[in-house]
Amino acid sequence: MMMSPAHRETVTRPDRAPTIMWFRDDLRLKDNPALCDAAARGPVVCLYVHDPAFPLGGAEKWWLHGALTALDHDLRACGGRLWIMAGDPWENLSWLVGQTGAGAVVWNRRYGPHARQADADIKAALKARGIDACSHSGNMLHEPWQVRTKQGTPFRVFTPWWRAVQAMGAPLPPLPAPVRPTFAPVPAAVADRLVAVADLALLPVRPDWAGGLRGQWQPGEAAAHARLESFVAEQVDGYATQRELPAQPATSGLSPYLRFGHVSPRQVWHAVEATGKGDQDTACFLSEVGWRDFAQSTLFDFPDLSTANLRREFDAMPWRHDPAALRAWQAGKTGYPIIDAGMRELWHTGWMHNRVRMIVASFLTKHLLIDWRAGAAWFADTLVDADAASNPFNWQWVAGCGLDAAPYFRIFNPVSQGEKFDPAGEYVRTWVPEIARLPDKYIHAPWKAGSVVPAGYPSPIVDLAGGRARALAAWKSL
DNA sequence: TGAAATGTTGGGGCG
DNA sequence: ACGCCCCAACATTTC
Repeated sequence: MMMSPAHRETVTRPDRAPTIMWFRDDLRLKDNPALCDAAARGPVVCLYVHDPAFPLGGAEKWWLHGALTALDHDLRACGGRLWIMAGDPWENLSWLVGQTGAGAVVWNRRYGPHARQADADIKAALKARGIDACSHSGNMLHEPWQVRTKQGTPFRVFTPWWRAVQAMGAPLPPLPAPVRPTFAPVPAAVADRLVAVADLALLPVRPDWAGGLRGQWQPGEAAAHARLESFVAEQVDGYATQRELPAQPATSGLSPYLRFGHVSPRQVWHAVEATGKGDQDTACFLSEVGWRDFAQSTLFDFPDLSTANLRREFDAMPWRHDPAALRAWQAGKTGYPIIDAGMRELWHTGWMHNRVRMIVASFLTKHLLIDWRAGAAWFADTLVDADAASNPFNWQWVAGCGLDAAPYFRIFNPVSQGEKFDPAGEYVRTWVPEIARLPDKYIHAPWKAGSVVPAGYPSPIVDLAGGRARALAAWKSL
């Protein structure tokens, strides 16, 4: 008796050529268009390639260890596993295609110049070998080329770009995780070449500085959704006003989960919309998600975002070479409490409140007149949410050399910013305990307290008025 | 998604 | 009663 086509499809599935799902910055099972594509084609190989051409910061490495562990765990829960390899992606992929007889490789797109070039080369090389290669949209609300001005050019200013995005209506609804996917077996020759997460040596040893990160973060898709759901249920009310206060747990904390793709921006968008609130708080939060997409789009359209001033007149900025000042900033020993609190929060937890990021970035690029790229490099090494687009984009925004940037002369005064956004000194006292006993009136300006200032807390490394005047003079010279 | 300098106004103390 | 000064409070301009 002949089997029906549908029945034959079902029983022959495991014999079909597998599809390689190449995970990169999309370490999730839900709302993963490439993974859904792979699962719909037949047996799946879930692959991660640790690629030395994309060096990670220390905090990112720590996160990635947990992220890969979680993804492998989630895959094993549905009968699969994560195949981890190290080295050049094309070398590994081409070898793996040969070993598994894979008929296709699929992935979700990246938007940085190096990543796009690598992906385009691999796609061409696969197709030249008769292997199907398919890229998907999984990491943005809309692809960069879908949001254009009437002239078809990239937007250069956030607000009209965001209006255009909103006029497009809802982004695609999130996909569920693949239902009962089949997984390709691991050939013996491949098993010998796969590595364990631990073999990637992502965790710090001697010293193990990651205690603060472990205390604060749980990488992985499950933790991402737990955080998203509790934020939407309990914290989004009041977000518009409370988010500016670093002592309040008012922000979403989703940035590293978005960075590694444990959750997609489209999932975030729909989770917020599903509340039906549509008020100022949800609009404010969604616009922050919008800034993330705008940074990705800017990187797509201006590929040298991370290395070159988008406003080229800043090429003549007389940045100072001052390693001692840079080290003091990095270590949180500038003598300005709000700066030092932020830099220590960063070092300890791999994260810093956004308001404080702006203040410390303004201080570095203006009062210290140090190149924003030095600040971006430090953030890239220490942030768990370090993002190839958002990090340089935000530095250029603060430094004034971005497209839609804050004007250079907008110089944050770390004392008045501290008094405005941490009025009771709660944030400073958490991260700069040696001055915790100072009264509120001196908590943001300890040098005014005279002999009461605890020994060991540094005097200000730069005079605010003098640093400000120097920055303005440098900017006027452009 | 500033800060500081400068300008203006108006109430109150005081000769 | 009046003018004058002082200065806080607010507004505008400049960087």
